[in-house]
Amino acid sequence: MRRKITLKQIARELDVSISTVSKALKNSKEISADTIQKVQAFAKLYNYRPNNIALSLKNRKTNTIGIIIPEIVHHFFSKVIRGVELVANNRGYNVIIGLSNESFSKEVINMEMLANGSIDGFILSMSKETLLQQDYHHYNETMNQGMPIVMFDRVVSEIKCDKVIVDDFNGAKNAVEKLISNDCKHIALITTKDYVSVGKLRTQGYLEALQENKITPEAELILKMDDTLDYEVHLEKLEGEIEQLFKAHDYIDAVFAVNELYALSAMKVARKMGLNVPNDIQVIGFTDGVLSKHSTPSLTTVSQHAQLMGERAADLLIDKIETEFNEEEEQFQTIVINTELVERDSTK
Amino acid sequence: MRRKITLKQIARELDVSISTVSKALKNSKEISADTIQKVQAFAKLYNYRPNNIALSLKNRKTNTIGIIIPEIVHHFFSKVIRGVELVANNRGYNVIIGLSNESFSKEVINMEMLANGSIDGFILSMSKETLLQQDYHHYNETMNQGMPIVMFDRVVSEIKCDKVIVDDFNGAKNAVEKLISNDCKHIALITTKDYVSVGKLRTQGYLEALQENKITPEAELILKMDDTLDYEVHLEKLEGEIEQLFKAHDYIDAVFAVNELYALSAMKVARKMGLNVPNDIQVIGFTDGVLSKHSTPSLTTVSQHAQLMGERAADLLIDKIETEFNEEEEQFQTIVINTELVERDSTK
DNA sequence: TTTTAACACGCAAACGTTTTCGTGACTTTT
DNA sequence: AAAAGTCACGAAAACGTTTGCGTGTTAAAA
Repeated sequence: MRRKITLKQIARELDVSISTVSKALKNSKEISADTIQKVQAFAKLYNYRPNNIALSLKNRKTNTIGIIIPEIVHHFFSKVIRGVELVANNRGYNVIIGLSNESFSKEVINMEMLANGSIDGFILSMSKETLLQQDYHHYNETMNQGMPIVMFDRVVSEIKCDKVIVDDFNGAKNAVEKLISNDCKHIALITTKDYVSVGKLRTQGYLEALQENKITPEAELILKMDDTLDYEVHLEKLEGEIEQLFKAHDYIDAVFAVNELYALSAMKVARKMGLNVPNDIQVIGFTDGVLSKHSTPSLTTVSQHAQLMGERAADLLIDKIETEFNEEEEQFQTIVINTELVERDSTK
Repeated sequence: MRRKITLKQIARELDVSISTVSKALKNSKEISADTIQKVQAFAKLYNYRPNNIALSLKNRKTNTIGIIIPEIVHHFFSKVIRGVELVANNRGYNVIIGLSNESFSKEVINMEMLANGSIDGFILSMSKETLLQQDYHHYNETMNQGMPIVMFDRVVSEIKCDKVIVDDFNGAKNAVEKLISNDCKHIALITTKDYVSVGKLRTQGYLEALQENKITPEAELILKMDDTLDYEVHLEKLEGEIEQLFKAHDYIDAVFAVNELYALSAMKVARKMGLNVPNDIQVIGFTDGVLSKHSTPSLTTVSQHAQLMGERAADLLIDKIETEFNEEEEQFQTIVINTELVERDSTK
């Protein structure tokens, strides 16, 4: 149960100086072949590994990136993490996670915990509460201290940093166009309130698709859910509202939903009302989730390529970390990930 | 774009020594009220925060725990992480993740990356490959260097460390008993090959329940899947085998599956064959997953309380980290989490 | 007025590295 | 034999903290 061995201990044991040990381990030609051999043998025997913390302090670089997300029990976010971790590991970085749980204060606390030297940069997606309060001071303070930030998915134009987003607008537009080309005339939209940037963009894509096809959008076919509620409550309320929508407008022949749960709920309500999916009503969701694939019928979705987003975000961040900071010439990029329509059985 | 401010800079700016600044910030009574006021005002103005890395080095303590899991895009594991993160944060720790991707070598590499000073202890679940190879040297080496380990879910008795497991045996037994009390006489089992410890235990629970109820287990009703295959391939093969099973033994009136996907596949095949769930055949799965709740019919499951497992594991680890090491009197505990049968529509 | 005590602060070591520079002991050159 | 050069190594600083101890100054006690 001995502690990890250090240079100092090797030095004492072998009766040389710390510097000699350090150099010998690096095969420095300042050191004689004899000494090198001796030191390396000893180090191997005791399984010497340089202490990361000491290295971090010396180099002022931790080789660790922090990722802050609203929730981890969520396919989208866990896929993003997987992407981040993949790239990070390949490039010699560790990943440390913080969960904001959709709360502004937890987001701030988490960022402060990590910003004090623990990491070299952030990858994050904003919590709903932050989005709602529109208080971005913590991001700017962090960046002012030289800590780079890459935001993904839930972004906001007020913050100047690198971003990775999905093409929500065109993803939605393509999905709706698909429904239109499948002869749907009355396409309902189930979306979130507008403060969620992605919901807003998807709504715009929906509208654009309709207009380009000379279909007049009907306000009554658009259901805007308040998703700040508790999950369970939310679900029941959701189904009730969808049912009302369907009953009040029985000519609805398709639904486009901005997330998985909304789409599934729509299918569930339809089934309950005796409607056949996709014959009576077609459904498309916007998600990378696993439910879509295993639902009955399986759900046609707009895939967001979550893992790819994570990979790109990690590359962007690490590039920024490793590039020499060229003064005021700071340029931020926004990478847009294309969506992909995955056709399954909920559309014709 | 200034760097984070340090004690040294404050000291220089205020023309006092570094120690004075450090003490002043801690309200040491060695320092005059004047100086304290001056220093604290300055520190606040420049938003001084002690550098974590320097603290870690000095204290030989990082206040960070490492968690290594086989896969993150998985409800069970992400829930565990959530539990770990919750407790860790409350107790002032960060969480750093490593994904083994079910590979032995990635597990080893990840552990080595973190063991060199980056963290104070590990929480981990073994990869399938490690389980298969039965090579545990990296765990023992890590523990020999004074780094505590808590294992969860997939554990193995050969390794002496703290563990958090779910009561797989009784969870399975209760589920099968439920089926029996629902008048099922011919209960099939879909499980994994025995090298996965949890699969083995669940199989034993199944057998025990049958025997206690004077039902003779039929070897032919037990399907042991090789789950080392690729996901997609696996799924198709799985469905094929289940279909064969059902066709060869049309008297099967219930299925107990050791995970979510197996249970869902069973329901899917049943539906395809025109069997009604739960009237013709009842199904129970062993999972904390999200699919169960949203499948049609919704699936009765044995819940594993994944988040609770994470919380317990984190508490166990942090307790160990923070307790003074009392020599050779090291005691390891194993916490057993009780399962819970969540009844839904796939059983009567 | 001398001794003692309190006060307010600075020095230096330590955590574990890396790296620059210096230096003593040889060896080679002239 | 003196000058120059090579070799092999060590000392020390630096990264940013914390903290025990030493010390100079002033105020109180004798």
